[in-house]
Amino acid sequence: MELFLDTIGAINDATRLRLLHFIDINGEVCVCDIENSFKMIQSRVSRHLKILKESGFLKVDRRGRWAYYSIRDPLDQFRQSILKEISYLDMDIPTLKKECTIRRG
Amino acid sequence: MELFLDTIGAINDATRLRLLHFIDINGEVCVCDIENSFKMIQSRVSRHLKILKESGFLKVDRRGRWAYYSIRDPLDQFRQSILKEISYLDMDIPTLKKECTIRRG
DNA sequence: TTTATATATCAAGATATATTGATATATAAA
DNA sequence: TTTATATATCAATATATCTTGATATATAAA
Repeated sequence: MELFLDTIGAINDATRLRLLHFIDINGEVCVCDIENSFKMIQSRVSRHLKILKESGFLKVDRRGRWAYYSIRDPLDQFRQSILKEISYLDMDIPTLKKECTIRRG
Repeated sequence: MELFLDTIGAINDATRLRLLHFIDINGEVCVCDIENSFKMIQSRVSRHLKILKESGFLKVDRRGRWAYYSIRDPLDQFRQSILKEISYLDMDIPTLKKECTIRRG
């Protein structure tokens, strides 16, 4: 029940729907990529990613000073069906901008 | 996007999850059945049912002085998958009590 | 080491949602 | 008609969530 409400609560927010779909489309991205692409302040991005992670949609991989977020894999049927439903929505999703100060491979 | 958030918002509440599952199990019930079964005040029940109706989960059939709520049929795949997921949850669901003042068939 | 970058978290204010009690409306029984 | 029942809705309060700006921590470059 609590985990279910965490899962539902995580997608009950327009910002997080956009972030989730953005990551679904682009694969692994770091927090500063999202900051730049969405033009959102860092604390806001970080908080939303945390909620998406703790509700089972995302995983993090910390490499160097960056935290790379991507869709958790494997993903259970229910969350998959949610991602599919989100993909049908008419949302304004920015293109990925890789403008973090120092270039990476 | 708005309809999706309405749908998600509707199930982002423990009370509505219980009501929805209760109706899923028992079929058509009226507001006073729910009041009696859940021991909740009428305005609260009525408000939650409205939210579940407007988000596409329930339909109402008004007969006489009663409003009978039931799962909307046909129900799309996504809402069906949500109902299925809710059915797996460990929730405290009361038994249906038909104690409205005047008996019906 | 010092400094800058990347990220996380906290506290405060703003916004949204839930609960209650009161009131309105409609139907049916007396 | 009058009265009671069933339901819906409103206004006030309580509670939860979001956003921002400030601060903390960790890594890496200078």
